[in-house]
Amino acid sequence: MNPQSIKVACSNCNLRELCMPVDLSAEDLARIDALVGTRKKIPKGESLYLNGSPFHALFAIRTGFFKTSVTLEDGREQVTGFQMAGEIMGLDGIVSDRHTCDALALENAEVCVMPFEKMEALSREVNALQHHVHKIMSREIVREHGVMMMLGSMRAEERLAAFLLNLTTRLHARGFSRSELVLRMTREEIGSYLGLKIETVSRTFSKLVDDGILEVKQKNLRILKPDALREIVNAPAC
Amino acid sequence: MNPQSIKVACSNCNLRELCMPVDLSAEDLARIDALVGTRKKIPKGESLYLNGSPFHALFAIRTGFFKTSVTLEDGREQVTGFQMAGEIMGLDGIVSDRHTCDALALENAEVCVMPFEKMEALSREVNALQHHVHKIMSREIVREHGVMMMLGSMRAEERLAAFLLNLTTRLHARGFSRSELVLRMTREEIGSYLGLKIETVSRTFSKLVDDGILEVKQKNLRILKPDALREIVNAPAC
DNA sequence: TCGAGGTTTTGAGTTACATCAACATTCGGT
DNA sequence: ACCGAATGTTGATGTAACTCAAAACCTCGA
Repeated sequence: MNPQSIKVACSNCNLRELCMPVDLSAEDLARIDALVGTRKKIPKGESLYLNGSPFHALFAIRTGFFKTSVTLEDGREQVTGFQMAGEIMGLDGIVSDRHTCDALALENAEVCVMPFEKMEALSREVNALQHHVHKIMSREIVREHGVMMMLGSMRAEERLAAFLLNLTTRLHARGFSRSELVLRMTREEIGSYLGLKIETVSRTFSKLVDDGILEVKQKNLRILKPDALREIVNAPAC
Repeated sequence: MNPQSIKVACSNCNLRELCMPVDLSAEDLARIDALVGTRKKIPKGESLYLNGSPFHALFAIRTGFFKTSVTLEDGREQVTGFQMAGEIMGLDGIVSDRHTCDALALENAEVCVMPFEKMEALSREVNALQHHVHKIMSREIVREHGVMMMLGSMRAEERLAAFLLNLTTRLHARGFSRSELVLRMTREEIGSYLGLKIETVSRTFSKLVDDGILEVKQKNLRILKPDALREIVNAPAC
């Protein structure tokens, strides 16, 4: 067993508890190691998949940061999500055997390629994996409900606050600070995700800075008053 | 075998091709009949499930019409979807074993209750069912991408046009007219779904009527120029 | 049949966000 | 290290959608 092969196994991956079921027997764990056929590196700015490209696998992010987006015929782009280490991408492709959105690396990234046929086969034998796949998809559905709430019912400041809280929560689950973060996406991409124009995003950041809630230095953010952010999210217009 | 039990079987259900895989062997079809434990009637105005209630089953709509919605602490409601015969509800509950949205019947309805444990067990044995479940969840994710696009990037008239086209497409797949439909939801519920206030929904309807695209008599709609609706959706601001 | 409550429409005025524009800053390639 | 392009900020102005208000209309139970 060479060092290379050690590194590829889920059983040795520090992200395992994020993308795989936690309650696996040693035996099942060994079988799940076989899921990840290959690893793939995606340089910053390149795509993991594009709308229309054939679906054959799900991807678990090992390192890096992605955005997914759908595009209207006239070119309007809607960012549908940002994905980070331990999260699963590609679920949109299952229904039609083609991907229906674009997935772009916002920084150099590496993903584990999990051929979906293999996943389905193994799911039939490892109940925990089967249920895990269902939960991952359900979680994505619930996440999108939250986005719909944000886009349909919240004002700009609420949307940005919700976005920042969501980011820090996910980063904290990965061992990062709860209060400091580095944005991997541009203001424009944030705006697209939040249904706002870049100027509004910029102004809303500035307002949060003025209110002493946030420190902004470029893409580096420091949250000074997380509670104030939380208040903004669930306290309405005022 | 009494008439009642004939009626309960998926194998005899005229909605089967909507909620079940199509390429089943006779044997598999028989096994899938066992999925639907019970039927449940939900009178208009009552809930199929509520946010926080325990998840134990998915529901296939036999008759009737539902809305699903999430609610913010301050009472703001966001309608996340409208569901009709042949569609599957309850996917949001899988991830946490609790439902995370409300499902309300907009008219008297009847659903097939499919205990999720049974579904998982049978999915392990019937590959077509397994893949079907995955496709249903993937389809919901993709649908929500479309809603995000609508809420984040479209103007009021585009949103309403997209909404009407989506409704008629789904109704047509169920054998209804492509041009005439009866709305099951209020203007307010449409507004919530589209991220618009009721007055804006009403005004936008009126504009489509003025433009000769639509006839509106209460909740009865007749689409006079479906192509004009399609143009509105993918032609931008103008 | 009536009337009370809910729903929808329309008008007038307001506002949150978009647009347009100018400038500042950062990034990436040579 | 430099320079052009991309990205971000801020101000002035515009507008689509919101809010408030009133009236029309429908529903349904007594």
